[in-house]
Amino acid sequence: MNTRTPAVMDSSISATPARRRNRGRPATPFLRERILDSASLLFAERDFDQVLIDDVAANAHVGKGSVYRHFNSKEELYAAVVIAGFDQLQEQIRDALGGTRSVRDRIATIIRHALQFFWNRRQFFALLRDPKALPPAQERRFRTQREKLVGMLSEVLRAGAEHGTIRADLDTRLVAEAALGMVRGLNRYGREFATPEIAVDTIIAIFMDGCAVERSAADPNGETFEG
Amino acid sequence: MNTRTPAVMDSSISATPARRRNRGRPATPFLRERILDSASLLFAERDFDQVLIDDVAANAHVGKGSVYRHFNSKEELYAAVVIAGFDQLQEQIRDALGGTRSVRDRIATIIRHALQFFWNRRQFFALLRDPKALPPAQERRFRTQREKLVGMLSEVLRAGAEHGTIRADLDTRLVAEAALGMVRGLNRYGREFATPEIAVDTIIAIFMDGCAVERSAADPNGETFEG
Amino acid sequence: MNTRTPAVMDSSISATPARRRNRGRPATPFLRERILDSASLLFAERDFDQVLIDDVAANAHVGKGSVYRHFNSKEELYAAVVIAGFDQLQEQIRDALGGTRSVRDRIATIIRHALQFFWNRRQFFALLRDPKALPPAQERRFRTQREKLVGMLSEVLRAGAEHGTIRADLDTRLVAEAALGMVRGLNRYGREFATPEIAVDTIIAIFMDGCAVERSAADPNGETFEG
Amino acid sequence: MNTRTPAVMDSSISATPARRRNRGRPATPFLRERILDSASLLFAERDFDQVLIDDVAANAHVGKGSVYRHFNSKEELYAAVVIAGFDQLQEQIRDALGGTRSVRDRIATIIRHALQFFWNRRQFFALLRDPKALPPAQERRFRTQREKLVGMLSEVLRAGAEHGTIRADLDTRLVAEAALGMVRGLNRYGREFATPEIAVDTIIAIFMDGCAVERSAADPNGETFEG
DNA sequence: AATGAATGAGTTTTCATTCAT
DNA sequence: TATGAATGAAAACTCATTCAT
Repeated sequence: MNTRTPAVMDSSISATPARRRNRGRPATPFLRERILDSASLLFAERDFDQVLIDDVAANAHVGKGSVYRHFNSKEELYAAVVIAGFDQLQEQIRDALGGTRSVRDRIATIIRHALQFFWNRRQFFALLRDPKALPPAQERRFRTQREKLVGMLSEVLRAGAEHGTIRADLDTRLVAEAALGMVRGLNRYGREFATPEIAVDTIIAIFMDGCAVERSAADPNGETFEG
Repeated sequence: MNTRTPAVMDSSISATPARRRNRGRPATPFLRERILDSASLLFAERDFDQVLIDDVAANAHVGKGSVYRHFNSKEELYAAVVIAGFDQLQEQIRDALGGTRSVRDRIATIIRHALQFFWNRRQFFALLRDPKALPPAQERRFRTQREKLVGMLSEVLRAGAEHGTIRADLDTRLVAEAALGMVRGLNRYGREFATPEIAVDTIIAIFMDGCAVERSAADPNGETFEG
Repeated sequence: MNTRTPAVMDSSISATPARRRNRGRPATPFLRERILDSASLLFAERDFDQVLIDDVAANAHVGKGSVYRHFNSKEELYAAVVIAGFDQLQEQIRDALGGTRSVRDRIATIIRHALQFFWNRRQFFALLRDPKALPPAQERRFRTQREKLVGMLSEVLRAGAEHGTIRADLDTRLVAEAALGMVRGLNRYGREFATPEIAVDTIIAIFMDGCAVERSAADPNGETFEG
Repeated sequence: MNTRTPAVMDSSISATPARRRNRGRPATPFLRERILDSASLLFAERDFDQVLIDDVAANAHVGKGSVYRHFNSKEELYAAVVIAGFDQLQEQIRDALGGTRSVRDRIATIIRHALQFFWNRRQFFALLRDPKALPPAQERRFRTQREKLVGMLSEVLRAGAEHGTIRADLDTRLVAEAALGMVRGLNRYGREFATPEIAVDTIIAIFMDGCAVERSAADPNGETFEG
């Protein structure tokens, strides 16, 4: 597992113009990374409005102006943080998926890594709260990143359904979203009652086998209630 | 030295009789309700900080001062909105629970009503995002209200487990939170792909029976993964 | 000595139109007086901005609207309070002056009454602080009232000078203002160190005889220093 | 679990050497002074509440934010103005006192400088009006500053009494306050009738020798009036 | 006439962003 | 390029005044 990924792979979001070589003062190495790390830390633990650019700069031991040299706005910085985070998470999952054998295992792997990742990043989902506040370009990138994560789970489910391991009567996209919803729910409201490990086990247990002792007769047609 | 007598300390000088009702300008009917409705609408669709008291007032066709006449602060208004909402939801659920026969039905009822309720109140949970922003008294009321909802589901689960209908190897509190997490997940990210009805069916299907075609061998002991 | 003077003698400041007899509901007796007394009390102890119309109304056991029925604005109410106060003080002084025999005694009487009067009305002078904030009509009345007080002392001094008891080399107006300045100074800054009685004695001692043990040689020509 | 290493905690990675001087935008020269001057001017002629930070900023040709960059609050700005003023006045007095020979001269010097100083700072004392409005720390500094001024005069009086030049039957603190009261009185109400020079002469004449042509028989025991 | 509900203009302060070295 | 000083738009809240009975 890659323990330290360069924060952002895709520089199209960067405020700096295409590097002109050998002109003027060279950029201080890692300065962008330091800012991004500082912002990641702060955005992970506080709400968007509670994070001041001053804090980010101070925490990165960097001048405030430098933050704006590298990111056009606070929103863009936030976007970069989240995108980098999702990238990192996806890479972790991809790595871990390599060692799995069964569909069940793959599903559990994705859920486990997602929960572990967000457990210490309580505010990470927050950015998706009010997407209207974001410029459309960032908004699209956000959705894209999130959808890649959903897509990974969705794809595993689809393959499982095809393979006959996973029930085929439900929309895989919705199911994947439901799974991530459980992750988010316990991430936010389960912290006082459970360790992340217990939270993961609970989610996987529900997700795979459900809570009913006996399966619904109507199943797997999904006509489960109001019968 | 001021030898003047305090002018009026005894009300016998007053021309008005003891009855003090119906004096002054009568309260504009439903003014408080209009403010609350306006706030409900705005808080439901926007983030706390994105809702301006000016907007609330304008939207309610009411002076800004009136908002502060009826609610001491923005936080208090927010609290009133949410508490009223939770009260309404709980009442709905309690009513609906009366007509249920089985545990499965009761669970489905709670989930269905919760999802329906929040489907048009996307930002309703936002209030619990940054509890530090709220005065402790409100904070407690919020928690209490939310916990009542979680508690209803939790209690049904506990009864089901006792009764042998629901698996007993999981913490009911966590399971209830996971269910509400799914509700929230599809509420937020399932809107484009599903009707609320389909969302409800999907959640209940997963929650009761899980996604696996065959149940895990280790089940129902819950020690399913990663040894 | 008159212990309870009707608050305002001159009704031209009143907001109520000329009394139309036998039309509509009769005015509640003493309502205006109650408001004025309440305002006197509050303005005497707090700064203008710290006194809320709500406080005045509540303290008078009167509706807020009634305050505005009787006084067009907060400033006007303040003006009425101060004018009434000055009236009262002047009447007291006039009464007391009747029993005096010497110029010296008359001066002492004025100073003593002024200090006693303001000792419990710390904020009374405040209204003269920023006269620009007042409508010109009130402003003129203020000045007039104050000048009447200054005038009383000034007149006694002038008579004394004529009579040969008081030195004639100083402008009586300035001297009178200086005396009132001492009153104000000890009223504000002497409270913690002296009783009003001691304050009065100190002021009179200085005012009549000065602080020097031996009188200035240049005196009474007033060329007292830089010699 | 977050295995990422905290990005930068040691500054050895920094490109900038240890010397951290002269970095960033240099402070606009005299900007703080401009704000202070502007505030001095406005606070001198208007009441605290009548002075808006917007005015201070505009008057100083400075952004409003800059005012808050240099002073944490309106109160602090006020405090700075007054403290600076008192400091200036005291320094003037101390300098001038160096050239004096007699007690009489010293007293005159203090009075003259005080009056001259406040003549163009009409509202300077306003700050002490409602001490409760000020944070306790500032409040204490205010009192301290003012007391230093009173103390200077008080001390001269005490020395004079010891030396036999000044009557010893009065409390020097009260006498000093009375003198400053005269200064304040003529500063406020004598402007239309006298130049500052005449005002000073009048005050000193009264203060040293009193207004009576013949000294009170009871003097200097001070038990002059009303038995 | 008397009342108290309703109103909205006015002010401090914060903090993202710009700018001068 | 990097920095931190300078800026001003934005928003919650108060309270004098108005208004409907």
